[in-house]
Amino acid sequence: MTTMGDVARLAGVSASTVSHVINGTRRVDTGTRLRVEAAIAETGYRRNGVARSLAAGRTHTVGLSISALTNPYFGSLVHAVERALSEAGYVLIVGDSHDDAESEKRVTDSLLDRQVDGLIVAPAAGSERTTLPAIVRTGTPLVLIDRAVDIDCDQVGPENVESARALTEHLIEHGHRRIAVVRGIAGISSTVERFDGYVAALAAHGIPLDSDLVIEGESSTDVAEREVRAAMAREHRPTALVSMNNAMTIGALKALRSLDLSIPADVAFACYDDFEWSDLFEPKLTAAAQDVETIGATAAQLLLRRVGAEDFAAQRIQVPTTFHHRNSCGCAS
Amino acid sequence: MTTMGDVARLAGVSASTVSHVINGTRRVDTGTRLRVEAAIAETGYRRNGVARSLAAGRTHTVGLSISALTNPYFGSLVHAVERALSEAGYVLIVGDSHDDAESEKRVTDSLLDRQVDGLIVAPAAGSERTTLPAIVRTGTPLVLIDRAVDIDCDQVGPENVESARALTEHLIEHGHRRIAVVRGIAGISSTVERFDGYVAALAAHGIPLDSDLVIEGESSTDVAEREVRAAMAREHRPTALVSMNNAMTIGALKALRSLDLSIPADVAFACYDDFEWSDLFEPKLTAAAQDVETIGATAAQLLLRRVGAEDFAAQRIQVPTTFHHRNSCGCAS
DNA sequence: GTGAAAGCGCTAACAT
DNA sequence: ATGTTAGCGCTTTCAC
Repeated sequence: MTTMGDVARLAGVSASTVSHVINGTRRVDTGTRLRVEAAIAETGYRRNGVARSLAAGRTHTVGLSISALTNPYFGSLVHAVERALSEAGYVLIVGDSHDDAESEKRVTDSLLDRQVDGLIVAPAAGSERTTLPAIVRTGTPLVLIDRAVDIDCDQVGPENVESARALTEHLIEHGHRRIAVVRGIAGISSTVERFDGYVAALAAHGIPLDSDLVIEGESSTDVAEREVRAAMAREHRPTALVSMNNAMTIGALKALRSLDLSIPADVAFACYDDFEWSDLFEPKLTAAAQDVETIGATAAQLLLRRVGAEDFAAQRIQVPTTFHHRNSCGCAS
Repeated sequence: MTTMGDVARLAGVSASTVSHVINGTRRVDTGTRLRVEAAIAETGYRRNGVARSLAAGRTHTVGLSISALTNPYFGSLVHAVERALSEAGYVLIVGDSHDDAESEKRVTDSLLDRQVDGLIVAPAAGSERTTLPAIVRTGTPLVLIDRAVDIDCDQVGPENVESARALTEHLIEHGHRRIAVVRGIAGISSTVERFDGYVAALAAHGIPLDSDLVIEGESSTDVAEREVRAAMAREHRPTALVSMNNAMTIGALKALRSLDLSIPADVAFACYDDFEWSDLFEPKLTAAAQDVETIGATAAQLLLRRVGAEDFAAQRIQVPTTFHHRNSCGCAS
């Protein structure tokens, strides 16, 4: 393996000079630079980022702890973050917490050990008890993504309340009064806020909240399917359904299909989270789409800003969703 | 920031001893160990992975260059790789090449600079000309994933020929003779091999290859949609369609829908690559599903093996797909 | 415009 | 069982 010293010797200069031509950190005589560049080319020298990081005290590396990489939604998020970071010359180290506080702690510890310059975390449930405080204690710049947590740091996520309210209200406007909601996993902000939106819409229209219509899908497709099937099998069943995240939607649709209920004739349907196949489905799905690209890019920017200079007030950014009026709600094509 | 020296001083031992208790690299008297551990707890010491890597000559880090993270298929792949690696105490650094040889080069260069212990690459088209040879030259362990390339290194991907043949043949068995194929992007092994499978099926049944039935989707949903629509608008249109990857399938389905053609009555349909929503679609999609988990895990294992000890013969592993007989092909429920 | 030299925080061979 | 010491390959003051 060839080092900077080898290059220096070959070019007849000091290692210091080689370092400066590589990094452009000070004026170097053109002739000298050329000799150094020639030596680099000849030796096939490649700088050692680890040594560089140790000496410079920065790694140009950002860690991302994601709660479930198998969720296509998070795939796009990682993509957006990665793009913004790489444009700024940073690389991304990812860890998957499997939505479990304990493995999340392991993931972020390992990231911190590796001296990441900053951390982006999609918090798992329970994260605020151990993981997050531990990170804050290290002083490493931190941005939370996707889910809000009651802690003082930058946070970026989708708008929830108003979006869920709009979905629900849209169903109400179609004349529905018995609207069931399929909630995601308990204990996280998005579930709570989206449910709040649902409740607000009912309240605004004088419809009492009926606990029989609140379906706990626990953010598992299978659970959602089972519970929706149960709810739809009961007498006096709901005439409409709002699903609060993509896993819930898949579960709900499976249930409706297995019951041979047609959408929107038997039950109208609207969902939070959009799919690539939303207008392939029959009927096309009415959905509130998150702007994942913006969420990811914003998180990266917030973080980078903090990595550069310290101390801003923490920001909470809610990225608006886009309401796609399609047909599952009962609207005509 | 507290270093090992600080801990050592506090515990009244040498840095060397601290290192050994942390890494368990040699016997340490219980009393001493306890004092060191207390000092670690008291100072909140956290080891510096960068310094550690520099001194030890290994980073316990693996780089992954993926061609398009937005593709849900790759999201699962990253997930599988990440899991296998983290179980072995490695972390994953991801870069997205956007399926472009040039940015792939940048990504892998940056990974190599960071002294990754190994590299997993889902090669972009053209990768074999620049990127791959450059990696091989460094001697860094390398595993190719997803697509095969004519180069001597470990490779893991899905089985293509036989799977595509089976899909096509299944359509033939349903009585179809005019079967169109929607191909992915040119110049990569999976496109070639899957097409070979299609051709083989036709040949085996004495059906001549008709170039009018070969649709170039270029791995872009939009292109696929446009081209399929054009093909279906022509007179004497195909009675069946095989789609060769998930993006092609979405494009093809959009085209059929916009033409108001019903599946399988007007055209029978089968696709390579499965979806989470395959049996939500009406009719349920007949598909050959890749075993992404196995592909990812295998790649990680192959790499780790090579990181440990050197020099095995390169292996090429093809992971079989699973044929899901559903209804879009014309089979009954 | 260039070089010498002092670390960055750790590991590991060598002593004791 | 523990300490000493010499690096790992680079950045960066400081001096010329």
